[in-house]
Amino acid sequence: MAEEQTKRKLRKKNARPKRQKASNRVSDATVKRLSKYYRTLQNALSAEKTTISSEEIGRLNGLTAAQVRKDLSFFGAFGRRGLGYSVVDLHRAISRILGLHRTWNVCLVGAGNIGTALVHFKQFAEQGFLIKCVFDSDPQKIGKAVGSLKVHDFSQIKPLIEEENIKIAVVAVPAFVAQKVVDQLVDAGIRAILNFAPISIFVPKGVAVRNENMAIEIEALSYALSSKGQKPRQILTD
Amino acid sequence: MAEEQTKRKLRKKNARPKRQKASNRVSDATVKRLSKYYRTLQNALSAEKTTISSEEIGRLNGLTAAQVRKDLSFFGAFGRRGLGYSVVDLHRAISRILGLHRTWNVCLVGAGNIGTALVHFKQFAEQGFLIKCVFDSDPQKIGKAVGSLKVHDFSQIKPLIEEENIKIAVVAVPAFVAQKVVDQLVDAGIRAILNFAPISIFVPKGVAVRNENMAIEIEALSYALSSKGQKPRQILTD
DNA sequence: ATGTGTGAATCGCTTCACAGCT
DNA sequence: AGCTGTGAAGCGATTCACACAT
Repeated sequence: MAEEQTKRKLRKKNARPKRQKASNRVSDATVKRLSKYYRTLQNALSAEKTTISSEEIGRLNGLTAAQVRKDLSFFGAFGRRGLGYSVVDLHRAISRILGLHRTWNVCLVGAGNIGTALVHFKQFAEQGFLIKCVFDSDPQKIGKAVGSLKVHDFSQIKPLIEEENIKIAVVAVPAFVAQKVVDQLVDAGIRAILNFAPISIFVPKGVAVRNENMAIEIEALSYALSSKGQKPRQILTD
Repeated sequence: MAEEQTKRKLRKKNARPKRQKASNRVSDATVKRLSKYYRTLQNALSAEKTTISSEEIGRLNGLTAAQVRKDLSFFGAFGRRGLGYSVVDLHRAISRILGLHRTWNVCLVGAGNIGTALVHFKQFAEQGFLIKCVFDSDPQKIGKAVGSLKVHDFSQIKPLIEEENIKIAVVAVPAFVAQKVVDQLVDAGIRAILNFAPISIFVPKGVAVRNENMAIEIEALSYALSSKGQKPRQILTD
């Protein structure tokens, strides 16, 4: 789930008893890999493969076979020893796990540069994520069309997402309004947010957040190039 | 003494996947957080704050103060005990660490829907990542303009990136050609790749890759909504 | 009194290795 | 034989807790 959940960090002075953290939840990393396996299986289906091994799934994704088997084992036993996995069955199983066996209505907040691109982003629709409405608060944009959708006033969010039964929102607004927008989304009934604003957003427990921060990723590349052959931990203080 | 050391490993597994002897490398997670701290400090600068504590940096990013201090400690001692960090100094220090004190020329491969949006994506330019040329292999796109840039034939990649001294490429092409494109980019001298194609790509050691996979992120939201209140690890086996 | 810097303890993810099924 | 499913080991990342600096 989200890395930006609201976190209550209590000062635990004398933690004598070992606190049972109840960490039987599946890790975030596992869920992301499941998405990769899912895509691998889609490709295997297209290639009319009937059977696939954990080794092959791993190789195609740069992972070990053990990792693949362990990930799947959190949800059940889908393979057959000595044979591998049925492509069709595993594909269906993962689609159920990820909730991709159905469609999800989605709304987009922010009809700017990124938002507009996302309306035309085919992969969302292909996996069943259907952008049903677009919101903005700029009067110049409200009423205009983005793709085949009309831009609505953000203040109309509540009735419109109720009407379309929307639980997932894509947020592509400037950083300085992101938290305010998110608060209103949660208040309107949104339960999951894909955040493109380059800032940490906070949501109540029970709401999921994923961040898509392109600036961070390219900065990691800059770091990789800058630190080539250097040892970290050198003194840079001036 | 124990005799077990002479035991032979008959099981010599062919461990093909990444054998990265991690050692004293700074973790990826640390680098990504550094980017967040950097943005936090930019905001603090705008707000004309002079000093900031690890507690505040952490709170603004949903992290513990200890995490912030530990991350920074990999690179040096930037703070002053009892006082916190100088906003200006820490900002400059992190920009040096991440390589953001300079500009980077970047090329974009794939003038489709996403690629076009990225040309107009302000955050890249603001952090010094300048898209200098755009490539595609579709004859219908070559020669046309994307923003203020002309789309070049991908086969011209080598001379053009040499001329502009480009080491970073943004790849926004369909999955089925992504690996081929990446191979040619590496061959042409690219050392860092931001990959938007929804597939794992493989590069030689010494080349950095970051993946930006929006479908994976939204699928994680679908999972979060689907698995609400359910226990994973339910018994499906007999 | 305040808040950093950092070993030590802890947590949790990944990999190993093998039992067990086909 | 071939390959999965899974406890246990291994190990990297996070958190704790406190000495130390201002």
